[in-house]
Formats: sequence, structure tokens, C-alpha cells
Amino acid sequence: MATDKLSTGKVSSAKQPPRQPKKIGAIRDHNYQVILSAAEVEFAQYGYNGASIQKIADRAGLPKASIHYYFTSKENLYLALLDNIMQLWNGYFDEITVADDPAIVLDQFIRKKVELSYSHPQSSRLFAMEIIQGAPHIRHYIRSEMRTWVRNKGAVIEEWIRQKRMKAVDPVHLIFLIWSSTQHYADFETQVLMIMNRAEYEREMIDQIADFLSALILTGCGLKTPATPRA
Amino acid sequence: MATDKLSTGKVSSAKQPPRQPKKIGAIRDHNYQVILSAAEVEFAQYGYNGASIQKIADRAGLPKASIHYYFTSKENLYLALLDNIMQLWNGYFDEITVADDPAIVLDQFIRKKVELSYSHPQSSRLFAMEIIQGAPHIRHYIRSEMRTWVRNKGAVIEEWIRQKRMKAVDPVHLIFLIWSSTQHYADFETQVLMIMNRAEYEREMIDQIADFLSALILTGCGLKTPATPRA
DNA sequence: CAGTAACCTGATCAATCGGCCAGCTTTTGC
DNA sequence: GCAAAAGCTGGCCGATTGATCAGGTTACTG
Repeated sequence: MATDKLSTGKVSSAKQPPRQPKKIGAIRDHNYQVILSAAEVEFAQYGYNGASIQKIADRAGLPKASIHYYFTSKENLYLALLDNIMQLWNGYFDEITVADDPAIVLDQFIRKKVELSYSHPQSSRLFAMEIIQGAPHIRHYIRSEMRTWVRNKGAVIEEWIRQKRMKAVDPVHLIFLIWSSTQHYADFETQVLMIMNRAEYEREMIDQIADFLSALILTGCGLKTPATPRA
Repeated sequence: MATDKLSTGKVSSAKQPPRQPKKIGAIRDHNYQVILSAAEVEFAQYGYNGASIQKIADRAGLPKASIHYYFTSKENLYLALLDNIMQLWNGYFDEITVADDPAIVLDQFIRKKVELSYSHPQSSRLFAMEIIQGAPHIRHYIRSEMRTWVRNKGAVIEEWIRQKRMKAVDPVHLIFLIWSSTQHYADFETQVLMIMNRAEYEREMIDQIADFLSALILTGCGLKTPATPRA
């Protein structure tokens, strides 16, 4: 299952702007990125319909017309963002085989996902928004590559179970559990921080979350936490 | 911690419409409810900013002006919905004490939350939207009652741990884990159903999810699943 | 230094937004 | 049966939406 090309190709029909990586496109590339990150914040906070190009432009410090100049349409800009997220999301937990140690694989997967929630919360929330709204822009991506991805990983887990190397748990729901529990700290960041009475996440808290989730889920699968020195 | 009154009082300053439970308010009450459920769908799908009163009116089969007649403003309507959700969310897992059996309490809590995701997915998604957007309308509710709720339950769990009645896990993160993993099936319904190649949830699948989550999380806490006959 | 092409944006568009109110219809009270 | 009150909504408001384009600015080429 190709990781980059397919996701890039399937998710969006986002045409590139008039010309993208021109020779002296320094300003161009800069503006391009500024718009993308400004748009990510707005779309993540207000969803596709709720976000406004004017606000994106204000946040990017550019005139509104420039957004249309670079990305043609609102949907195009949105698709470009989803595309980036797909590429970011893929490439993790990807080349696992039956030969691997389930404890190590699951532990690393959980930690990678927690790390992503910490490093790219905006992306996580934008993706969550898209799903809650019924995934109108990435339906085919979920139905094809994401489903295949889950089934492949599920097959590996099932073989681990058959070989009595871990408890008999439903592989698909196990993947859902890892997804939901890790992304929760990005998507529901506001709630988590308010309840824990913190202003923002800190490294220490993130490590603690990863330790907690890894320990509980692995135990739940009848696995022992792999040796990961922890302060 | 009062369950109904406080949540009702704190979350919203939503004034009731001109007069609500009039004697012959049959049509009125009907329209009132029709608007509420139509609005829940729209707000859950598009978020506060993205939803439009016109679309809510269309869905309710009423003229746009009627929405303002019944609820005065968009924000008022939104607050009334959040209020309903708070009342729905509370009242579960509420009167637990150290004397209770941790396995039974956690098992029932997980099953109640799964049930809620199944019976009120719209409410769950609307709440998720509100949190993702930074909880602008329920900040004080989270910081006061919800935080107190978590701390109280956390204290009970901590006492269970002190008494060696369950494994030493962080109580707050355990609550987050249960919240996230159960709500996931409502909030990410589209993704879950697409990956599992189903058109909609069925009782059987919901029971399976509850069994899976209860078994894995309880095991992760060093608890044995309470006797719950399962087909 | 002139000419040309690419780059960028102010001004403007129709459509839609949330909200408001005059006034019509229905119900109630006497 | 009639007046008063309450229930309801069509039509309108200014503001904002996504989008377009003419025309100015900049930069490279010969």
C-alpha cells in the first residue's frame, strides 16, 4: 500500500496554483505556507463551512484576494490541507509483520500517535472536524486506503493472537481504541487542560500520557510493557 | 454536586421563549422540539459558526422567522441545546463510593457511555464540536462542575488503588480513556462505519463494542470482568 | 532601457448571513 | 359577537460570504 502517492492522489483533486515551485518563488513559497498554516487554524477551529476566507487572510496578513490567487477556491485550499494531513498520518506503524514483537509494535504505535497529537494538534482537530461532518471530502480515501490499512494491521494482530502471543481482542476495535484515546488529547485539548488545570501541555505530561496509555492497553492485551526507561 | 439545576443554570443564560409551557401549548411545544432536534443536527454537523438558521428552519419545516420567534437568537438556540446535553450527560456514574466494587462501577460506566454514544450520537458530536472549537460557551461549566466531578471520581479510584483493589493507574487519564474510547463511536461514526463496511450501527455491534472496551480497560486496571452473561 | 510576462490586489459582484418588525391570523376573555 | 392579546411570518435590513476581474506593480528578457 503506497503511502505518499496514493494519499496525495486520492484525497484531493487540488490543482496546484498557477505555478508553484518557480525558481525565484521564495516569496511565493513563503506566502503559500503562511496561508496554509493560517487556514489550518481557522478550519480546525470552525470547520469547513464555519471558516471564512477573510479571517484566514487576516491571520495570514494578506489581502483576501491573494488567498484565491494562490488556491483558487475555498475547497481547494481545504483539500490541500487534508492532503498534507494524510501524508503526515501515513508512514507510521506501516511496515509491521507477524515476525515483530506485538508489545514493541503496539507500544511504539501508541507513542507515535500521542506524539502526533502533541506536535500537530491542529491537524488532528481539522481531521476530526472533517469526520464529524461526515467526511464529505475524504470518503473514498477512508473506504479504500484507510480500510485496507486497518484490515492489514488487523490481520497481523489476528495472527499474533492465533499464535497465543497476545490475548484474543478484536483487532479493529483495538485500533479504534488507540486512535481515539491518543487523538483525544489533541481534539479535546481544551477540556483536558481545563480539567487538569493547566495552561498548556508540557513534555512531562505527554510522556506520562504515553506511559499510561501504553501500559493500560498493553496490559489489556495481555502484553508486558517493553523496557522503556522512564523517569 | 447538583446534577440538573447547576448544569442548567451554569451552562446557559438561555432565556425561555416568551412563554413556554402554556396550557394549550401543544403546537408550541411541538414546534419547540422540532426546532431543537433540527438545530442539533445542523450544529452537530457544521458547528456553531457553520450552521445557518435558514437550514435549520428548512429542516424543521418552518419559516426562518419562527426560529427567532421561539429562541430569539442563534446563540440562545445553541445554548438551549448544550443545556439539554449537559442534563443528559450528568446523572450517570454519579453516586459511586469507595464501598462499591471497582469492576462493577467501571464496567457499568463504560456500558452507559457506549449506550449514550449509540442513543444520542448527535448530542455527542455537538459536544465534541464545542470542545474542539475551544469550548467558548461552556468554559465555566468545564472548569467548575466537570472538573469537580472528575476529581471526586478520581479520589474514589485512588482510594481503591490504595486499598490494592485495582492496579495503580492514573485516575484522571483513566476517565479520559473511557470518555474518548466510548465517544469515538459517536463522534467518528462515519469513519468507523466506513472502515467496518457497515451502513449503520446495530445492537449486536454496540454490545460487542461495550464488551471489548469493558474487558480491555478492566483488564488494564487489573480487574476481572463482572459476570455479565454475553451471547 | 524598453518590452513583455508573471505577480498581485482593490473594487465589486450576487448570494447568504443573523436579526428585526410591521402586520396578518388565531385564540382568548368578557 | 367583538375587542384584546397572543401566535406567527413575509419581507426587509446591513453585514459578510466566496468569488471574479480589471488594472496596477514587479521582475525578468533581449
